[in-house]
Amino acid sequence: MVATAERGTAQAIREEAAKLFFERGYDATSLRQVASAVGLMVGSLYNHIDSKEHLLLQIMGGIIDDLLDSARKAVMVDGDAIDKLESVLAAHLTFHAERAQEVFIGNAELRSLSDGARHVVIEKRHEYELFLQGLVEDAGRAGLADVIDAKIHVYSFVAQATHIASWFKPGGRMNLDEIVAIYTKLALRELKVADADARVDQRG
Amino acid sequence: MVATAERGTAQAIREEAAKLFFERGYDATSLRQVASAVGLMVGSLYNHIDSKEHLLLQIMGGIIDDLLDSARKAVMVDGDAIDKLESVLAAHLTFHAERAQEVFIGNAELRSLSDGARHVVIEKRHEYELFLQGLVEDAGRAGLADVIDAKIHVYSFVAQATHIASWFKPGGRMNLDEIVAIYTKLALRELKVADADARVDQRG
DNA sequence: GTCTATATTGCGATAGAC
DNA sequence: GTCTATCGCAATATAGAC
Repeated sequence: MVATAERGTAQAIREEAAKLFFERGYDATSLRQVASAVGLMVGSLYNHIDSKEHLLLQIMGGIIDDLLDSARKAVMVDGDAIDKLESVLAAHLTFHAERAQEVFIGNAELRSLSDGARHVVIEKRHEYELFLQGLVEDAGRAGLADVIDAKIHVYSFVAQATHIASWFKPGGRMNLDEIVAIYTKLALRELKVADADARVDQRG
Repeated sequence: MVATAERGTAQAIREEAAKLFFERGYDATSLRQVASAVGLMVGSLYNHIDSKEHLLLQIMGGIIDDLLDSARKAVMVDGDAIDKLESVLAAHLTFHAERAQEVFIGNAELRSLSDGARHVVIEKRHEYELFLQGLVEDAGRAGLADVIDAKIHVYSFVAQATHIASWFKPGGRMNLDEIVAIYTKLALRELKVADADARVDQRG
């Protein structure tokens, strides 16, 4: 695809690189392929990027911050601990589906980052997991959820959303709202929340 | 590590390659690193392997067959549809934890295979998923499970086990039996199986 | 079966003309 | 900001001596 004036060459490079990194992986993607997708020669890329790794970092960089922002916004909903958890889970699942390619890259290419950059990303992920864990513990303390192990419940939410990011494409058998509703029910069922299905159906 | 007479050079190459592919990824691992781990020079590897991709194929090749075998053996347990599902889930989770490195490689490096080999692997995964889906549907028809969507329930089981394979290491906070018990409870809870926790605790 | 040496290819990155 | 041309390097894979 050729860069248009609307999105700018640098942005076009990031988007095409994200597509290719998603499809083939970071190491298996050459900058010559990225350049070709944008409609440039290799050398011209370096007018817009510092290096290949920096390009990956740009792509991976914002996504966890965006995820945390989305969760902190979702938790501000009115209601009890389950209402808050439901709201955050819906945001969590929606985010992973809508930004599936970046999420997938963020998980698969952690190994491709140098040590410093990788630890920054891991630290942010941990912060996000602790945020979710707090919501699970709140629900347990309030007597609204039967918590087996808060960390494992969070792992479960993360695993489900990560998996969705690996297969979700718009226009499939179910639309995004249906998928979010089903997985939210699964999450509440895992916590033995009373009337889990009905709560989600009411909310949707 | 140097090859010992006990395991043979070819086997040592596969094991060391699996470790490196797991840690760094297939593309980021050079055959020089593999050779060095085994205690050989690069050229000598070719007395034992055909090519780098064939080495990957050898590593990925057997694992899905082994997984299917494990499931077909587990389903032969006596009992109702939930007993069978429980048994298969326990085998499923145990397998993913015990062979975490190969499982992780099998998922992460699908993209690194050429078209033909990749489709063989994908077809076998689909066969495995259909097997699990049948068990979920059986439990639903028997009135023992409240099935929302059989395919999504299977995706959930796959997602959880795949995630476990990315973090499980022996000697952590929980032992394998505890982890399997918790995740089996989560799975039965997702299906609203009556007395889910008690069933698992009895079984263990 | 191991080694050293090398063929060949493709990579990321740079230089300089336009 | 684009292009062509090229540098320096590391990759997979092979050849041939021991």
